[in-house]
Amino acid sequence: MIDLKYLQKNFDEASAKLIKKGVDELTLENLKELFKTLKSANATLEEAKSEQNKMSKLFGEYMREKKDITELKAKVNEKKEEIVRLQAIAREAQEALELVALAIPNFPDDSVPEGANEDDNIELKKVLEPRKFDFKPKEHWELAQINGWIDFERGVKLAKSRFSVLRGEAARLERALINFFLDVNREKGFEEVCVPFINNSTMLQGTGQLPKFEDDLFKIDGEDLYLIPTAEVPLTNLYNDEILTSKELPILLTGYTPCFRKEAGSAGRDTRGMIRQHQFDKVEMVAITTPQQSEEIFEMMVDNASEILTKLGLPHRVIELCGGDLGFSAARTIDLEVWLPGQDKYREISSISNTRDFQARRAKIRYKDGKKNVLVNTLNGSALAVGRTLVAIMENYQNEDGTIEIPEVLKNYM
RNA sequence: GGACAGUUGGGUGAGCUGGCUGAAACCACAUCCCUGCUAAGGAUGCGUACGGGUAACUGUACCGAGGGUUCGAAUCCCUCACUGUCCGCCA
Repeated sequence: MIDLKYLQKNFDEASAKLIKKGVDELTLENLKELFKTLKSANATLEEAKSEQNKMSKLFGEYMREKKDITELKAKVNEKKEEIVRLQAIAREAQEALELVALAIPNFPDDSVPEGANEDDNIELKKVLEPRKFDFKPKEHWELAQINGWIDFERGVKLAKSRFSVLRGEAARLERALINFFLDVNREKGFEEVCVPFINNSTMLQGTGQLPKFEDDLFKIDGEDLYLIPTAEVPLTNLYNDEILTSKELPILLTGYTPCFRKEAGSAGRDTRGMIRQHQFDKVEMVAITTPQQSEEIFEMMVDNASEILTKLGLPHRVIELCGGDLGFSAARTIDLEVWLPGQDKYREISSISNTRDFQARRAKIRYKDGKKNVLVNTLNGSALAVGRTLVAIMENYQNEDGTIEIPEVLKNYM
């Protein structure tokens, strides 16, 4: 949730920022009006209540002094009707505002480049030179077939399309990667946590998946529960509605979870292979920081994810997302894209975002700064997406006969 | 899933024969004082959210959530959620 007071006071500046992210000015104009309406509705309501409270307090006095209360009672009853009316108005204003406000994305940082979509993203650097093959590198699904690593058909049978089964060495490699990632993260100071893979709607709203992106989520029938689309949800919301002390910050968390996404709207994209699945494993980093710390921690998280790829010997590049490609909650995002020789392109394998206080405002995560309660900054990033790493290893470490080498650092984990 | 008990501020925990309780007390925390040496003593402050005010301060709401009764509810009633215990079931 954006800071509505800021929007109201610095409307032109705020709308300029949000336009960068593709929000039209009319929506913002509307939002500003709704906020104003709510404020005045609340003011009149509170005034009426104040009067009524004062009158009510008199009853105690009157009773003790044995005075006649019939007149007072009539007056209070009159006020009461007015309050009921004002209450309805205030509530309507509140609901109308929330409907719009919760659907407004975060402000991008000033440093975020202008741009409409991924074509306008900026490559910051490349790490590691892609290997030269003296044969035509295969795509991972061919390799999967040759090695018997991925059983796409039976995954579909068990669930539906976009589900798959890892077998044998691939299953072991998946597990090895998870352990390897968690270990590296822990060495960097992240506390390892193991969390529920199902969260309730309050938490999903806290991190921004709800209410706007409900279609992307798997919901548990008849319950107020959803399968998590990323560990960012449980990790960040670990501190939902809490007031932390400044001493505790920064809080660095890492956790492995499967992630469940409906992938609504990506029909036809990446249908082949396991680049885009309804269920995939991911090791996530989450940081809860003061506003002052968040920049430095952000850099650290990017470096960490990049280092992991480097340790695995996977060529990748670092991409700064432009305003138009930025996610809903993000103020700034850096993507890591790994080289896939079979596909002959770089593909996203990690996305590290600073949401500033956007999620904190929704999730009510604050810390005590002296006497004041201040919203924390929350950051999240993959380190890394496990399934895509597996794909990257398959394609980068393939031999001409389709067999696959295991990266050196993983040998202790297999 | 069934039965009973509970859910109060950062924590422990009173209040629950309805008004003077936004909430005692204790702990934690913050500032100051004393003392001097690492542990203790004293004073004051200290819930959250939103609004008004330069500020002191002040208004409204919140005692698990949502409804209801009442002029007035932490206190009474209803529904739901959660926690605990016993039973059932089970990794």
